[in-house]
Amino acid sequence: MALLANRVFKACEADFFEALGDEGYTDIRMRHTALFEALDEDGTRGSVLAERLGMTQQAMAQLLDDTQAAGYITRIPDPTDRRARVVMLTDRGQAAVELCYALLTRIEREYARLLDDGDEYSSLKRGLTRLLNTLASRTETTAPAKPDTY
Amino acid sequence: MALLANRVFKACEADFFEALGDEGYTDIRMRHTALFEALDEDGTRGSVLAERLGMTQQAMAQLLDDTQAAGYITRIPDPTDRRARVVMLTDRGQAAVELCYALLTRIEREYARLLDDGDEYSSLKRGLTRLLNTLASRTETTAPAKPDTY
DNA sequence: CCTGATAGACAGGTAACTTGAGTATAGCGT
DNA sequence: ACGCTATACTCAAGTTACCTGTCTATCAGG
Repeated sequence: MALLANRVFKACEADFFEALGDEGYTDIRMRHTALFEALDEDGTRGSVLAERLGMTQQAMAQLLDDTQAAGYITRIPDPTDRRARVVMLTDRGQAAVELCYALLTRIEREYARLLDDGDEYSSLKRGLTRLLNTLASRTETTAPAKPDTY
Repeated sequence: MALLANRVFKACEADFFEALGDEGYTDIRMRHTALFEALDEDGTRGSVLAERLGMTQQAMAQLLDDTQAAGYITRIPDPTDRRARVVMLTDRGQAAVELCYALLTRIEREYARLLDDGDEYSSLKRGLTRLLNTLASRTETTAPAKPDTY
């Protein structure tokens, strides 16, 4: 099952990159999408983002450096804590986020169409979400993962 | 959806590693499992394996080197073609394959149990398989992916 | 104000790939 | 039988997306 899920992910990833390339974005990867999804409107700290995406602060710092260099985000000093900076989307970043959503929605719709127009697809999605939530609450009883838009 | 699938994969991967570690195998990764699954009983060429797993010959050669160094496979010259070698499982490899199957089956059963004892899980699996097959046959009309045991 | 926690920076390492280029062998058309 | 192209594999180097370990600056509690 896990390998199946991985292959589906890879297939979708490939489609996504292709679509992004067609739109002229060659510097966005899946991880940027995950990052975009984790950002708050009013600025988010690197350490918070790292925790949300389940990676180390260092890996997140690298991802943020990369994303900043590409012009999608800026990091401004946190007025409430001089150690910290908060991540904000630039206009370019905002546009990219919207494009990513649009493309992923399109891909998702295509997949749903391939799978008999919807029903099976949405139950597939529900199943994955439920499985994840259950797995997450196996050990620790944290807040359940919000149903993923993508 | 893709991100969901990826998270499910990662979760399962983590469970699998943990179980393998408990059994004393610290040198097996998910890719070895995929490799094990792709092997024929009577020996398989690297190029064939690379194609089956959708990677380059070079990446497969590296994976095979690694797996051979760990003692799970041997490569013997192909008597029918002096350019080629064929990959065979060692006894240790055979044992590892069987353990992997057993552990993945156990994990799968646990997941199925978490998801209301079966029905939802198997429909999830069917959905993923169907989606993959449909995606694969979008462009080229090749043989459909066999339903994945894991 | 000292102490320990936290935010982040800097350096180096690893896994699992990739592309590019090269060698040995196979097998086909002429 | 000979040359040409395709195939099986190898070697070298680069990339992505992480990791651990160590460091400094800052914050917050007793």
